[in-house]
Amino acid sequence: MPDLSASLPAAVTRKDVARLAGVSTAVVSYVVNGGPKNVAPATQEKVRQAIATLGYRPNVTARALKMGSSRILGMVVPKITSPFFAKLAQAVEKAAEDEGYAMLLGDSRDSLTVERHHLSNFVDRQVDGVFLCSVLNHRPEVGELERRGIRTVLLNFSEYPLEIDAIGPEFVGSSRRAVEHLASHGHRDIALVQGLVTGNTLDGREVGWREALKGLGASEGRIFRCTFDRPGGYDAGQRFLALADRPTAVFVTSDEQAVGFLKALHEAGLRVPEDVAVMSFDGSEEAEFSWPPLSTVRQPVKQMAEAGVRAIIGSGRDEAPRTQVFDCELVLRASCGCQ
Amino acid sequence: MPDLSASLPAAVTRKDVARLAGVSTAVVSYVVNGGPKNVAPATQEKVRQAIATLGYRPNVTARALKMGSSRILGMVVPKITSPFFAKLAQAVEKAAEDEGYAMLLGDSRDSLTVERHHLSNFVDRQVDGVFLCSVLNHRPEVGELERRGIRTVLLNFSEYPLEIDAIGPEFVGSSRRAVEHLASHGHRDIALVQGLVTGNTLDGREVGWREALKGLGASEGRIFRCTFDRPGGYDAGQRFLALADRPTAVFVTSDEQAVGFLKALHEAGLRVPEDVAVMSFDGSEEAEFSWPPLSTVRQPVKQMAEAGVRAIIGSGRDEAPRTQVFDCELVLRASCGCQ
DNA sequence: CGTTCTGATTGACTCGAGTAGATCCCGCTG
DNA sequence: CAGCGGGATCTACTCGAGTCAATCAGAACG
Repeated sequence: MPDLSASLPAAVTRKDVARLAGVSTAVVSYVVNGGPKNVAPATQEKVRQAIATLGYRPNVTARALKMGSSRILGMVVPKITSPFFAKLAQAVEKAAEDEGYAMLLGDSRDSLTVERHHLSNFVDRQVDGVFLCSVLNHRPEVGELERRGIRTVLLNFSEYPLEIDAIGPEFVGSSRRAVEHLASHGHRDIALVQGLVTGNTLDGREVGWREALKGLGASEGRIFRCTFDRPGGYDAGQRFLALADRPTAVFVTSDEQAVGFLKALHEAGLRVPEDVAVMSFDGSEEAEFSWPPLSTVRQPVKQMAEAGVRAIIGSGRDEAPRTQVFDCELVLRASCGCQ
Repeated sequence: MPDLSASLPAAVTRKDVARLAGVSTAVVSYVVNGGPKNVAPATQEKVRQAIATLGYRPNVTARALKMGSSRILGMVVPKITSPFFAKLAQAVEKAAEDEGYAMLLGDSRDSLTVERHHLSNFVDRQVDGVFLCSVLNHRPEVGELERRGIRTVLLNFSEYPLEIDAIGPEFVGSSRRAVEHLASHGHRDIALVQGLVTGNTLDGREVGWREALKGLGASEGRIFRCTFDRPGGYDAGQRFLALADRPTAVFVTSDEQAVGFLKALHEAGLRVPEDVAVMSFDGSEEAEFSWPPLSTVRQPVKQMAEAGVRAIIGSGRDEAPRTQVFDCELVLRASCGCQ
């Protein structure tokens, strides 16, 4: 049927519906929200009819003002172009959507200043909760959020318990298992390509790698520190190649970095896994389609996102924040020597 | 200095500020917004002081209700995990942020139903504008948005002028140049890996490819249709490999697909570019770090995002919508035979 | 037939900020 | 000194929806 409504922003309000249905505005609300008072079936029908003919849609802004809840969640990521954070953002958005929430995305572009800006902006916009993937790997500054009573969940963090909710993979143990797997292929000199973390704590992946080496009785491994992205991994690869006595295997703290690292190896004509075996962390699609396909530690992104949404919208105001740690799965492909 | 404010959501309102400053609420508004009426310098100072001591932040929701503008833009992408859309989303978010707007992200996960859901949701949330990367490649259903006066910009679309704003790369000419470049390396049998488009129009990349082949007087090329992602490209690669008389070069409609295609070639032991030369479209970081590095058509993402924001917030209500087409740049790397 | 009870409905106030229109105060002019 | 102009300020209404207290209509009962 042809659309006959006006071309200007036709603002159909509760009042219009009430008038057409011949009831008061309160009744319209009761029908729309199914409460808090009952409405006689016949009246309900009249109201529904009016809503349908007018094409009434409640004004979410007005509701938000009245209820003090915007039904919007905010998410801050260091870089949405990182395959892992993209996957995480997708999962969070889906989980939020399933609960009727929309998601504001803030990309901090690896800058703490921008991260702070986004958080402060989210406060102003009265989001109901925030997912924070901080550029810091220690407790970020979320005082303002807490003060306003905005439930905040730290994602990709699980190092130690904090006074706020945190969700992350089991960094230490998963990394240890990854390194041990490399060792199972006969490697003893296993290096670490470690992303730079701006914080005073040790990254769990580094801890796991150390533990594994110690457990193997292997010599102390070498570390290549670089940024958490493809160019960083490439740069680490260059430094790796410059070594006279190269390690035979490498554990890389993210798929992205591993892809850059692989590029450096390819350029030098080294074969993977024959000359250098590689394992990485995250489990993004990127790892599956690199060459050779990367063995990696897969984070249960979907579960983490759902747990995050639950922590924000499903928990009472006074419920104590907690840190939830998720087990990861070793995905074995060609780069470590499997297959 | 220590924070002494209450731990409960301290809702400091305009009223509190007015009381402390000893003025009316209207004056507070005038000071905060710099108008529409003047306030005596001395009074301004008092108000500013009160705002500072109370830590007052205007309630954006209330303002949105009154003004009918949320200062939020919505963006819908088919898949945020696609490197190209991630880059685009990042650029749009940045451009929006620079203008004081926040961005709601909706991931439609390649589903038209979900896309519609997001759009309808954005309408309810009274966003001030929408960026739409539709899963359709023809005019999507944005009637509702238009009816509510929400300015909408179609991104990644430039095939033909529409009654709504559209922004996209110069698909046809850029693709023609890419294919001609492959030809310049001596190739005559150049295949196309074409993403599936749900619409009745021809994809500009396909048109450009055809034009180039015709211009070269080459025989009609072969087409491998597949989904617009890595697995799709891989699948196309499998079909390509099954051919008895394989083309010597391939033009792929996205970096993502090209990465999947490369994987198939690698598995079969074919060398790139010696056995098969490859060029793709988009210009994401993914292309730079694949092996071999992919020659690609780089879209000017930043400029397109900025133009998009301008189209939404900088244009008058009655300004006629227009299609803006952006020139792309050929980035030549190893996969085509350069270097 | 009057009273009481109960469920349906309504009027009116609220959320917090924008702003028009009314008011106030001061200094200047005739 | 009355009258006027004009800037500063305040009062009060508005945006659209949620919901409580009050009201109303009708049924049930004595």
